Amino acid sequence: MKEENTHSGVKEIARRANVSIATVDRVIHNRPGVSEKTKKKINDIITELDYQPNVLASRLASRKIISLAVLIPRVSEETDFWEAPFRGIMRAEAEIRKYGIQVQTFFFDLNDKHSFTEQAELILKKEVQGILLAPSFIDESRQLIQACQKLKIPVVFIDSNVPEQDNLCYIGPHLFQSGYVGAKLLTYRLKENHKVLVVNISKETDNYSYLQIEEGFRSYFKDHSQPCEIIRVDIKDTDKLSVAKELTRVLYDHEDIEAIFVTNSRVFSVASFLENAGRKDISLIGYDFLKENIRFLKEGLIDFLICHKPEEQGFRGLMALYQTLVLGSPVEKVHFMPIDIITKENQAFYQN
Amino acid sequence: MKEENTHSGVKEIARRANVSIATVDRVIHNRPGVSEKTKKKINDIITELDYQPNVLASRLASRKIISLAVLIPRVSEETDFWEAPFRGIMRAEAEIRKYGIQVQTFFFDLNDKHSFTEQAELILKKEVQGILLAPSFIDESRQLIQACQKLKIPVVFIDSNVPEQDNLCYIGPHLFQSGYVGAKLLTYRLKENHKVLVVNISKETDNYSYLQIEEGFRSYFKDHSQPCEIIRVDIKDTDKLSVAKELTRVLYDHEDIEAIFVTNSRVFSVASFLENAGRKDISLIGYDFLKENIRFLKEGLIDFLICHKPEEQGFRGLMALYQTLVLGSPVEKVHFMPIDIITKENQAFYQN
DNA sequence: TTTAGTGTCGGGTACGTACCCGTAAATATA
DNA sequence: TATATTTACGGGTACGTACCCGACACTAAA
Repeated sequence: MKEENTHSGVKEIARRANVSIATVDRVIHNRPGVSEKTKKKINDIITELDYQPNVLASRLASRKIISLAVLIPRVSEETDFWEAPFRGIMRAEAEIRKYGIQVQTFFFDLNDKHSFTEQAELILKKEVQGILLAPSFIDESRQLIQACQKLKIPVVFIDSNVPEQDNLCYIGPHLFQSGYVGAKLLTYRLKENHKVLVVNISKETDNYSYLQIEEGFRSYFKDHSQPCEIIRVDIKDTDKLSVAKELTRVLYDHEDIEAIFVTNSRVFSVASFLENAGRKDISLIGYDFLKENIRFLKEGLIDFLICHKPEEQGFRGLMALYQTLVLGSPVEKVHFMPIDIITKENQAFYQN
Repeated sequence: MKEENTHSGVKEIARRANVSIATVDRVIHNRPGVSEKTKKKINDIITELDYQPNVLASRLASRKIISLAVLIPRVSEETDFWEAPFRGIMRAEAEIRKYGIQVQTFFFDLNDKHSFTEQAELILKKEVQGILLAPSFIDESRQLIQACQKLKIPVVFIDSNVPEQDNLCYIGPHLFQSGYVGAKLLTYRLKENHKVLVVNISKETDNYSYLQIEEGFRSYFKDHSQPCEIIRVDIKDTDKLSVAKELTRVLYDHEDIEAIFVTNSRVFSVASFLENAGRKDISLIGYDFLKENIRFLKEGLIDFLICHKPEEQGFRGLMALYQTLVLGSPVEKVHFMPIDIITKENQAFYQN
């Protein structure tokens, strides 16, 4: 039963091929200076032995440090959503730092496209070997990605995807299905008239993510042929006062609204409004495991939160770069996060 | 901006303390042969520099292999629940193998306490340095744990806990709260009379886990003072025929049952019965992301599945041992898994 | 005083890989 | 043919830590 760990390394390969370790090393790293004949012989032996390089020794011996860049939104005073991915990024960094990998994080302002471009240029100057990116601004992201493509720098997207763009992989939600789940959850609370309100609170005009969510949301009612009237309202000013004003107006125009679906993490401002307006009868669903949202969830003003594991997105994003650059193993192109349902009852144990 | 990676290792410590590397090493590993005076001097420098040993180099230099044992139920033809933890265990093993850690997995039969004891004794003979355990049989587990305590072998529990027992940590669900969530989900489907059935399908008589779940389940109704009649039935024979027979009887006795809550993963056999009996009007909630359960979830016979990330339990369980034995860093004593809610709509992206 | 023992410590090698540098042979050029 | 250049390869050292094998000083016993 004592299986000897006959872990054969480069030494064994060199012995079998009657060459030196250095030559084997050259073949492994595709460096020049080896005749075709010896190269083939060594490659055959590598295949035969199913040689797996020792990552520990490899990273220990290689003195060069790999440096990665992260470009994500700054945590604003309005919403602390990006705290979670950042936590995941730091966790991943701590794990791969010992392999000689350095991570530099750059922040941009979600209300300022220019800051994105600025930081992106800074990153390109740093000559990093990989980038983790939250492509919140589509056009600006495209520019950065194209620059990276020329420099052969792999880019990983988190949180939202940029369609038809060459990247290493996307790690984030399936937004359409997420909206679909939202609709389903909403129906648990619907009583009679089936009049629901979709609220999008965002400064961004061309909000691609929002459209996908709403599409999924509407699809659910279509698929189930529910006689459901869907009102929608766009709120461009994200402060609570503006939100309250808009909502007051909408609820006045449509007094029989039963439920509200908020397409992003700003559901807390709607909850706050409902609380003040004394409209606890209206069901409310929104996104993300934020402190403020959890508070309203506990108080019963929010019925469900949907969440896509933002921390894990950050973690996995960096790990994907590590996997490519250090281990050289392939990464799946699209990794959809689970669509988690959070209620008052299970929130205590949720893992962001 | 160029922060020099002044990563000071043992060499730097030795230089500062005017001793050799070997002496520093002796202090770090608490080995004898160092005078109190030098020991203190070195320890002070270690603290001052906040020395973090290089795991790579450490594991590379240390030729001794750490071996761990895993004791979990065998995947039976009745339920493939334990496939998931096993997957997580293998994933963790692949990750820590490069650090010279060997994992041996032992399986026992959930219907045979004797097989548990047998395998436990086998493990003790192997002289492993750590054990990952699914303590399905409480008394038998206690015996094993006490033996480990004497040998100073850390033990990690997954899936279920053994109360008042000294272990390294527990990684698994908060069963009470899980039942509580189950009750909440059930109420979404309840219409008028509020008569629900709790079904426990299990060969084990002293099922401690089950009791906790049911307690949580009942608590929900108590907390919300719902006028809810809860019928319960224990089914000791787990084959589909016996389940069908029992359920037929219960549904005959109580013809106005609106919903069924199954306390474990065998909800598929109830779903199968309801399908055959043409009782799609009854709501059904149960546990675990099994293939068969997913099938019924998709077909609409099961309304909700609750799941506690079994794969991650296995993964984290092994990693906890790694953390203790290799990194020497502390592990939190209890790590509750999230109580995930799975519906037809979000099941496609669930991560077990 | 010699000898054996004990308490402290340093030198040196190994782990598996990366990569610099040197060299001999083969080939090209004068 | 002599010299320069290229090709193909080996020797050796380093990465940061673990640990074996001694060396040396000092004390206690003979």
